[in-house]
Amino acid sequence: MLARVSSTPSFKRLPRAVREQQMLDAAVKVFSRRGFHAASMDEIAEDAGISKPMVYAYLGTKEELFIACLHREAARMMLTIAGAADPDLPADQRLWRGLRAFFGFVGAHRDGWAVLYRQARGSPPFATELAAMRARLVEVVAGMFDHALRARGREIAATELEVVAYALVGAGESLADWLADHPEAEPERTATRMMNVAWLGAAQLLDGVTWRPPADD
Amino acid sequence: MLARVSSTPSFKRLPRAVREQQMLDAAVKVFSRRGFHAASMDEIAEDAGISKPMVYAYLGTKEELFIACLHREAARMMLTIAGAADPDLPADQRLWRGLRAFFGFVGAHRDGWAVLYRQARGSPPFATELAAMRARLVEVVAGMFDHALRARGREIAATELEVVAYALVGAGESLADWLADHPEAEPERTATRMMNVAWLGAAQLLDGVTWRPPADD
Amino acid sequence: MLARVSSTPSFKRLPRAVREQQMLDAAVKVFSRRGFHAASMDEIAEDAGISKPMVYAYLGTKEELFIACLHREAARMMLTIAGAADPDLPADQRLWRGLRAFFGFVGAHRDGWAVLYRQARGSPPFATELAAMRARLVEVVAGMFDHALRARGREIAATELEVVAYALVGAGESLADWLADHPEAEPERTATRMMNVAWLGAAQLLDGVTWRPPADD
Amino acid sequence: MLARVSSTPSFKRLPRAVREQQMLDAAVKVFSRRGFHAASMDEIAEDAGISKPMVYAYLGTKEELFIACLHREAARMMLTIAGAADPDLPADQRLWRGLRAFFGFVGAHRDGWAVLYRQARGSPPFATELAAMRARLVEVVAGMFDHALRARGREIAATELEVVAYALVGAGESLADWLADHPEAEPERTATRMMNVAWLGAAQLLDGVTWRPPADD
DNA sequence: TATGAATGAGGGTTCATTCAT
DNA sequence: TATGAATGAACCCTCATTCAT
Repeated sequence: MLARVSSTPSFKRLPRAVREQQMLDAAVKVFSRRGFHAASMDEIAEDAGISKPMVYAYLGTKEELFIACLHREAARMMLTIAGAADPDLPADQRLWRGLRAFFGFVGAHRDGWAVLYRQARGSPPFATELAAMRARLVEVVAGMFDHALRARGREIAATELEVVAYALVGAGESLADWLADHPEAEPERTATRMMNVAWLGAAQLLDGVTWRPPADD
Repeated sequence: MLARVSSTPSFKRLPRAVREQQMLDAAVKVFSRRGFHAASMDEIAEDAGISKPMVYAYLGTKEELFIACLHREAARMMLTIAGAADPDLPADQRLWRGLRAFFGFVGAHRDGWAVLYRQARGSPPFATELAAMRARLVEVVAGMFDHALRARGREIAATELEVVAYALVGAGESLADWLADHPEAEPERTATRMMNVAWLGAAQLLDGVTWRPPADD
Repeated sequence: MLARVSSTPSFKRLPRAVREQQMLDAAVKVFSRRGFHAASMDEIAEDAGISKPMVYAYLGTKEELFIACLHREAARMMLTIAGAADPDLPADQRLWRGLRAFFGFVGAHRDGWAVLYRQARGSPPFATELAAMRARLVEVVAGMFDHALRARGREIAATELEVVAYALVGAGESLADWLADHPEAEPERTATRMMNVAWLGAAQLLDGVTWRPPADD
Repeated sequence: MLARVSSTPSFKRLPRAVREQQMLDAAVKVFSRRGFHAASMDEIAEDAGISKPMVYAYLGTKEELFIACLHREAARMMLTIAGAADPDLPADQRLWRGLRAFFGFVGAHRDGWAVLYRQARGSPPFATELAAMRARLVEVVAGMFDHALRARGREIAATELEVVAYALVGAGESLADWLADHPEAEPERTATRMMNVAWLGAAQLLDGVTWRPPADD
């Protein structure tokens, strides 16, 4: 009889919560490596060290699984950012801390970022999910501006504010992409660069300086 | 299930160039509506009013077809932007015209934009293609800055410049997305908003003003 | 996807016989609602308020479970019918009582009937089971006729008798189906109708009247 | 080089209509042999001498395929029966011809009958389809009765008529099942037997004879 | 007794892609 | 040029069934 020399101690039965995290880890990894459609549930399951039916049992459909990834990564990110902001600091300090936390997160979770902000953008079912998350970010940024403006006795229409915030968030995402693609780049320096783009203009806006299109054009 | 309907009375035998444009039109439409993977060659062929083998004969693989779309749309966009910039104008005027052209293009080709900048981001095979195109844009923006800096006898390290340009391009893309999603928004106003974000800060940078992280942090 | 809800506070440790009946109740319900294949052991277990392994421990395989349902329902039905017939009554009275009992049973156990006579018919493994049960019914009906015929000094070949009985049973099943689908219908009236179909012809046959195909045809 | 001695002349590309019939033939065969769920699209495709995607392309989903079978078989059957009935004949002659045609059809298409009247009964999605077809049959039978009654200056309530017809149809189906299971049985004799069950009672009903439940019961 | 955890196996469905006409 | 016919290859998903506790 062939002796079965098993080196691995035969994986035990783990409680649901643990397995779910393992699955999400694997899913984020595979989704980010292959893209949503090219990723196969087989690969995810294998990578999680579990059989496919378990994935379905715990996290549902491939689409639902992807959304679960989205949510987990987004929640983590928002938590990181929220933890860094101190409402009592002056506006630029708050922005700086927020950005540092943001880029720090992206640098530490390049996979998660890829899932979150690259894959989700394309396909209709996720675009809305992503839009919702980005909206939260936009709101935070817009809120910061509004706060700073009021502190200076100034005010800007809500839509206007939102659009500016939208642009800044976009700039941030873009740099985050850049960061995710440059493994050697330091998150903190990236944050500084972003401040140079965002704050210098913002400070002007806060002081009431605006740019207007040339009249004759 | 294939419906057994007789197709349109047939405008047969068009010259190749025309057919190819029809196909690309259809492809852009379908890709933008469904996303790359959810789009089926069947739907594209049908929408182009042509049979599937023709699509393969003229434009090749689904992937190649998508890339063909990318190229056509990118070329159109670059052409539009390039046509708007006059190298003799002052920096802010050039930026303003470029942005106006850019948002005008996006407003007029929302489908194309969606294919170009949303779908392509996710899946590895296209990400590189897209990156190349964006690099060209970044280069243009960075070039503008460099030009303006030199005119003022100043200089910034190339990487630094690139990163800032990257951020601005990101902000622009973000607003373009916003524009693509708000059919009622006016491209020109969006361009103005973008100027307020980009130029006010940029002008500072051009004047040598920089933001630095607090020392004690 | 498995919902993570805590189940009912648990009426644990019931004696086996009780549990088995609960399971059979649930099984009959689910089988009749979904059909054999569409029914899942999960749903049955949940509906019985018990975990799946218990179902397997007590009633075995899905197929065995279905057969157990068949048997229980058939036994109940035969018991009901047998309890209604009094061998000393004249033939039409016996038939009438039997039918009344039969339709009464169907009306009271529409689920069970559905399992018994609708699901089982289709799939090979159960068709034989069902055939056996129906054979018992046919035999009873044929027996009644034979008895009545002999009482009149007449006789019919066994096969002939069986076929006629078979037809009558089919008519009964058909009306039972009709009854199962019309919740407002009264079992007793259905039985009367069945008598009008069955007995009027039967009485003729008992009296030696037969129908013959036209010679020239 | 191995010569490829192919005896079959390599199946040609057949027009859609032909292939569809081949597929339906195969489907009816497999469905009747295995039952709906146990039947696999693979087996059907193979049996039809074609690849699976063609089945999907032409006839759609497994469910749709089954329904297509139902419809084809039902249409054939109704055509056969309708072709046999001559409205000018007396009632019993019409019934006789109809039944002979019916049992003849079942005898000649045992597979089709099995699909039609056995499989469909169980699962919800098909039960309705089947019910509709059976309703047409019931209507025909009821119509015949109504016609004969009016010819005798008599009348019965529509529901009453329908229920009786329902029972007769059930009896017919039951004998058809019996016939399908007894390969050696002759359809014509079965039809004669059915007449003995159906007509003798029916004739009584037509003459106004009815059975009533005993008053004291 | 009772159950959460786990899986092998298989089926339906879709799609990009290519012949043969 | 143009297309209907045809397919190989995957992939998602489900389910009956069994351990290990």
